Amino acid sequence: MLDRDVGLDISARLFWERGYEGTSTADLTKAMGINPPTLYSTFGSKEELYRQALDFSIARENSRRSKILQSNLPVYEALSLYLYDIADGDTQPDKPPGCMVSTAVLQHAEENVSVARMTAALREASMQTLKARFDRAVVEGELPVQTDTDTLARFYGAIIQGMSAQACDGACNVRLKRLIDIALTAWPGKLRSSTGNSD
Amino acid sequence: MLDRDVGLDISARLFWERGYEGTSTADLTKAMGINPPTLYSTFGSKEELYRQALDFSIARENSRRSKILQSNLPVYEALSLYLYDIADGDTQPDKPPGCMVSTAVLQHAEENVSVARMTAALREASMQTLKARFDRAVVEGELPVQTDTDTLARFYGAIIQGMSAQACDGACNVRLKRLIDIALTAWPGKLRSSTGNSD
DNA sequence: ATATTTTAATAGGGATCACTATTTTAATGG
DNA sequence: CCATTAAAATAGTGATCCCTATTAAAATAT
Repeated sequence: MLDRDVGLDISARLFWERGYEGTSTADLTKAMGINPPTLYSTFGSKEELYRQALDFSIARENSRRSKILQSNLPVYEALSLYLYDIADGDTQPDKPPGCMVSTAVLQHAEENVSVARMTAALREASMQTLKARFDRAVVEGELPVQTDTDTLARFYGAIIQGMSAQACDGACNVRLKRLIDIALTAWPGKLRSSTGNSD
Repeated sequence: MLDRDVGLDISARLFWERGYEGTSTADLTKAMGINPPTLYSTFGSKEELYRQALDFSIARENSRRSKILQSNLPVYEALSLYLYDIADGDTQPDKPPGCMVSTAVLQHAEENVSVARMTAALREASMQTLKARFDRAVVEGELPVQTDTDTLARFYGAIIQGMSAQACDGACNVRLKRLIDIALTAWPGKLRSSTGNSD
């Protein structure tokens, strides 16, 4: 018999490493140690399984990250910790590199439009979460009222996506964090040294 | 008969939109108006065709972009124009969104490792080009000698990758350029307004 | 015009794709 | 112990994957 959460965990890992189109149902059933009919009776279809595996994984990470973001830390501190946590997630030694959502299903066959739309919606949601935190910072006087919080969120969203891509290409933890340190110097009103060197 | 360059252009466009794994040889032969044996006699294999289509496309864009970068404009100006040019490339109305290289083959099936490695090498090369320009800026006194040019290049590389991802998700030209404007405020020694709003 | 070479099209090979109908096994109930 | 239900495995669906052997057409040569 198959424990549902164990199956989702195994599936998520496969999808994470190989992408939606790069993972076959044969890969999935083999890794879960089940037969094809069990996959379909338990999860519905490959697309449904992907959806559930993403939800499952996001739920696990989200509690810690949203705790960081929704804490009453100063917004700049919260953002820093948030980004560092993502850099750590991109480079876990026992997990596939990169982020499961940030750089998933960007290019895709016509038949997988719905899967692409779903992952895009997840990315948009996470940027809206970031924007909401920045809006709160405006309300609380931590950011100037005229701040373009939407663009600011999309800027750090781009950093998150870039980190995921570079992690996929083999970048290590400290390299990503050096990159974050530069991105943080773009924070509105931040004074910076003239070097750009974090050492 | 098939003109080689026309075939590469058509292939590049398909790979660009659907990715390597999302594009089948049947898609390619149909779009080029040829039969399968012609594809293999002309290009060798699907992987070889992808390689050649990438080279073909890169060669076309590279002359303009490397001209911007290697000009004797101040490095900050050159970088700005370079990034804007990429934003334009990510959002051409008659072309697929995003960049053909920046966010390609990040996740992949085991059997496509070599394709992934090739695209990763192209990304690394373009970041090295950026780093080389920054190193020149250090030599010419435009950047402090202690500048971490490698991280700076990878930071703007991340911006380029993030822009490509967001373009794939439907972001328009001006949205990407607003994002660039924030990224440019991270330039070493740059003073910024306290707003983050480019209007 | 016939023979030869070159080029293109058809047809198909072996494997794998996502997914199921059917059978077999196992568990439960009387 | 047998009948019935529930679970799991086998086997196989048609479609599509990348790629080629073979046949048909066209171009060149004698």
